[in-house]
Amino acid sequence: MIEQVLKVATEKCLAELYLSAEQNIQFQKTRKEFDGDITVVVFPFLRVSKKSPERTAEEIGNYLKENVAEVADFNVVKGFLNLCISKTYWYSQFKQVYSTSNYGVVEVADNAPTYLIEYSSPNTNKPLHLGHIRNILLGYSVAEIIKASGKNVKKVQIINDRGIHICKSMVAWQDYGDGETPDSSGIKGDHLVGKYYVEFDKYYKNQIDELIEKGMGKEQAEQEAPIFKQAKKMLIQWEAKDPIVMAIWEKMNGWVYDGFARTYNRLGVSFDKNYYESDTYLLGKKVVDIGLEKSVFYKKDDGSVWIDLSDEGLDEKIILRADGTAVYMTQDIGTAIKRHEDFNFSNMAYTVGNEQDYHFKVLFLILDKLGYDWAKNCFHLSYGMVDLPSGKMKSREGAVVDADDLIEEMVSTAKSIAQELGKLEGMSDEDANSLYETVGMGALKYFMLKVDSKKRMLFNPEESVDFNGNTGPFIQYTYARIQSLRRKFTAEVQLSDGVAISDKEQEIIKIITEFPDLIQEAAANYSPASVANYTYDLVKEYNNYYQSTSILKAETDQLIQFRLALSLKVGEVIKTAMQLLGVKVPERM
RNA sequence: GGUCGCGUAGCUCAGCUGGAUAGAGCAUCUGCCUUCUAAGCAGACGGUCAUAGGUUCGAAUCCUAUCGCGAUCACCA
Repeated sequence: MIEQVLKVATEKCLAELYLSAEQNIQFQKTRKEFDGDITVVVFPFLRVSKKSPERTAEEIGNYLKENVAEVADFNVVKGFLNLCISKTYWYSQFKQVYSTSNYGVVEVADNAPTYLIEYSSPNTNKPLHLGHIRNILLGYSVAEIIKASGKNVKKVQIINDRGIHICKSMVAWQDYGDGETPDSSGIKGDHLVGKYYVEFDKYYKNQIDELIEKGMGKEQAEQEAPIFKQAKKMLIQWEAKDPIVMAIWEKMNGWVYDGFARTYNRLGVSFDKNYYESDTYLLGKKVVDIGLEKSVFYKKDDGSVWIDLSDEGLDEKIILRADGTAVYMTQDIGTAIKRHEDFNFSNMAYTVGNEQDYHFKVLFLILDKLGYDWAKNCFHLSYGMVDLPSGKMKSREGAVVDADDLIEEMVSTAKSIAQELGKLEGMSDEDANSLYETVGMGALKYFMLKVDSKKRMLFNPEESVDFNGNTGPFIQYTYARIQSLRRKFTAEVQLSDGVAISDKEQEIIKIITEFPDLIQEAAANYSPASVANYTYDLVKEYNNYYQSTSILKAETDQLIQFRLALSLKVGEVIKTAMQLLGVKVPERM
């Protein structure tokens, strides 16, 4: 790339003019307000040049102009040396880019390292909600970005399918459900099970109130409520593999999985392997023995097992209860090791909310202490909570935004806006419906992904259904418009040499040229937000260009062809970028 | 209390390993549809980058302290 050429030349220049051995010379994009393409800040060189900033910049500029073919001209503003790169260079860049297919995406080689990405990981007692949507979209797009940078990616989730919470739904369904099923009620499976989870809570509260009225203390009442005791009994029966309980458990979880599958499908995401906590909750116990052997863990008098992390500035952490049962941490250790046995991954990322930052810090540390060398390649893809205008989301208080409801709302909003604008006349119902889906989902996905993942974000269900500005539909719209070029100008685009390019066109070429770097960079810091904001910049620039020029104006054939080719290439990059984010782009809107 | 994260325009957010006059969108106001799709474009208005110090040629960015918000520090998951 040009920067490498400039770097070498500048180093040579400094050596010749000032006898300096400067190595780390930084280049940056020239700001829009100034002439030029690439800027060198000369302040750091004053020490060796012993001249004014202007003089120094002038001297370096002259040297580069004379010795580097690509440098057409330069100008100096205070200590900033702005280099103008020749149009010939940009044109040749474009020709190179134009001949590349699947632009910016690296093929996955057979021996590519495996990256395991965990995301979603729901409980089976209630449907997915807004928080899951952020998780799922983040995890999925990170997987796509890493895959595009040439890694072998495997997507997994761990489903929390056991424990007291699912027993609550089961008890409520058994006692009050009257045999209701998704088929008989028409309710989506996960919502049906969620309904009985809420029912349980209702009956539970009533029973607590009754007991308190009879003079029982609150805490005791919570323990003594018959329906709660029933749930606890069911959990014990489940652990003993009681056939009746297992049958209900399997049936109700099956409903939930059907429901989740429909939501995942609509979001366009998938998994290579599911892990179930009912399989993994006993894992990790054997690790306890290994840890004790290596003296990483120690046993207290009551029989419980601990690890002391106070040397690392953390606390003591329990690994095994005195009664010999595993805790969350133990399971996670066991599951991580199991996954490494299954996939032999080089890296693993967990997409989990930032309230578990501490947990993962400890987890990775323990794995490291146990001697697993891959522990240092484990990454917690941490993300902030999604707030609603009404305040924090609390599942108990019913203020959650249900994932399916939200998706439906986005799609129906897309529909009403499209109809209001009269965009879709002459389109079949089937095509129109699929477009509403694409646009509505595009709005939702882009909205969630453009915000830096580690930040807390605000989601306003009404205002966020926005189709103007920095949004998915705006980008989709630009792509669709570019596609109409392809339809209207059917002639083959044959690029020839010597086409003059305008400054605007040059701007777009510059952005396109950066795209492969962007994928690598985004993959390195797990950031869909950078892809999203970049895409918006490109689209904005294109719209700018589009407004300032007209391909239909009579110009030389060559120029028309070049502009057409440029547009199509912009479209391709937009499409690639949106694919990384998991957003579909429509052919027309 | 310890630890971690955040604080940028009225609102929602960008701002890369320190660089030039801190940027978008929404909202408000003004123009623009015989030239590829106006889900658009151009322009105006709007800022003491939480506060106070420090580091240096130069700080929204790095360091320290303070304030505010949040998370976490469970034999819960």
